[in-house]
Amino acid sequence: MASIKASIPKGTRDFGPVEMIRRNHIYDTIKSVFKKFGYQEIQTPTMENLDTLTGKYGDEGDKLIFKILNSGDYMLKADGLKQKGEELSSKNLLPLISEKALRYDLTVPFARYVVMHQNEIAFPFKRFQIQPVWRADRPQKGRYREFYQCDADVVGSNSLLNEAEFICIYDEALSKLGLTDFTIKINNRKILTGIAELIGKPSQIVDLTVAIDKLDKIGLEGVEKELLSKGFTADDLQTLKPVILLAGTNEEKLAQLDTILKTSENSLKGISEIREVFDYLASFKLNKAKIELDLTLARGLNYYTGCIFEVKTNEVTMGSIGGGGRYDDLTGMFGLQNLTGAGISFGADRIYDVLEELNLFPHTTQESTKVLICVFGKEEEKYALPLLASLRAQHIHTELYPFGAKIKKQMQYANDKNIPYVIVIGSDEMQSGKLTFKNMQSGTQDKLSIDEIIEKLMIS
RNA sequence: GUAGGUAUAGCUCAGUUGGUUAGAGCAUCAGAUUGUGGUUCUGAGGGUCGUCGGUUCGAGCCCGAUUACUUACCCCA
Repeated sequence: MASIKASIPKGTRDFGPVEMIRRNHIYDTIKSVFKKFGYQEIQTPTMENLDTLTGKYGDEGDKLIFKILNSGDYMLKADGLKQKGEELSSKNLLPLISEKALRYDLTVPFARYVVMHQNEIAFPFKRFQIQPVWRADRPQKGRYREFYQCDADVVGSNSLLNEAEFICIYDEALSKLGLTDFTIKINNRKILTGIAELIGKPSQIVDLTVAIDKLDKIGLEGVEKELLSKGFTADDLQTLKPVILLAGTNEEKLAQLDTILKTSENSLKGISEIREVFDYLASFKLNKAKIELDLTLARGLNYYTGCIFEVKTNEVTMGSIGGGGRYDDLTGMFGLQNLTGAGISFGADRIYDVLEELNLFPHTTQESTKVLICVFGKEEEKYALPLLASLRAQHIHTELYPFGAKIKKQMQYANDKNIPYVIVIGSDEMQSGKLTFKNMQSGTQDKLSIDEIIEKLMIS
């Protein structure tokens, strides 16, 4: 059989033992905070029905959904399409050849889950979920085609206490991971909606948000240029300008908005929601997080309706490492009306890259195995088996190097694997009952009885 | 979808205006050391220079195409 080059699809990665220790460190930290705030874990399937996912992420998002090809001979269906006289476009063909897709995020599958299990769920339902998601994007720095999200969402509670707690969760988890300078940006879609109404273009809310979201990247001029090209007028820009150029403390910004947007009912609602979140937050003590009201924060996903969040680290150059917000009608698409939800997501892979760049992973010389038993022959191997069992019975991570390799090779294995202790058993040891016990770090070794060895390993 | 960059040993990379048999470090294996790793020393294996074509007496190097990877844009975690 001809051999093929070993490779994996671009944007995907293998994770070795060291990486897994680090990744689990991130998951475990975030998970413990989620639990502390009363969130319970669920998982959903890797694939969803394609129609569950389409239409939830905007046009751009839909393009990035990985579709799964149906089994069977789909070419026949293409022929059927042709015979019916319909155009053989990928748009027409797609529903015929694909009805499943890989999940694109965790929020939409969660909404689907809530609808399907609504009779078993006690509301408000607080769930967290840590699973990979897939996007058919072009990979680049900090962007993968397979990556993990760590989501916490609550449905069935419109209290803004949830929003305030999300900020606490971000703060606690990221501080615990060792980040010392990061900003949680907050905004409210209702303010943006209000502005769109104010200038009489409520249907162009998406164009508006996408453009002003880029302010810090392309500057005011760039934003204006983009908006003009989308059909906004110079007058519109005049209305918009004081809002997106807002400066000062969060309190000052809110006070200014009160006057600027006093004619927009929607905007005022959004402003008061943000005030309420800040009021809740006043009772909590944050660790390292900076909270910033940012009117240019928009977020691409178009199901958000209330407060929205985004988290950025100020220590390295990296896209957002988390985001979320409130969505009032995500379950409505699946037939369950009037159920509000809100949630946040941690981008675990980006957080990994940040921690690595800042050298923030705990460098505990994580030893998987504590002691390796080396034997000289078949007899010794047999002699070692009861010892192996009793070490493990004491919960000491122990390996026996199977008979057949030179001692040198066995020692090298212990060294490569960072195993701190080695027991050597040869004919001398079997005769005397005193085994050679070597400390690999110091290089010293003694002849000790089995009980003495166990005792040493237990206390070290 | 748009625009750049890169492709040489398992890995990271040198390779002079285009000139004999393409190099280094790391890794691997063997020996110095037949009961001892990590340090040290000695040696060995490992390459259709991404692929196809062109220019040339001669191409790793120049030109064209192609593929893969990568960075940025769009968008996003």
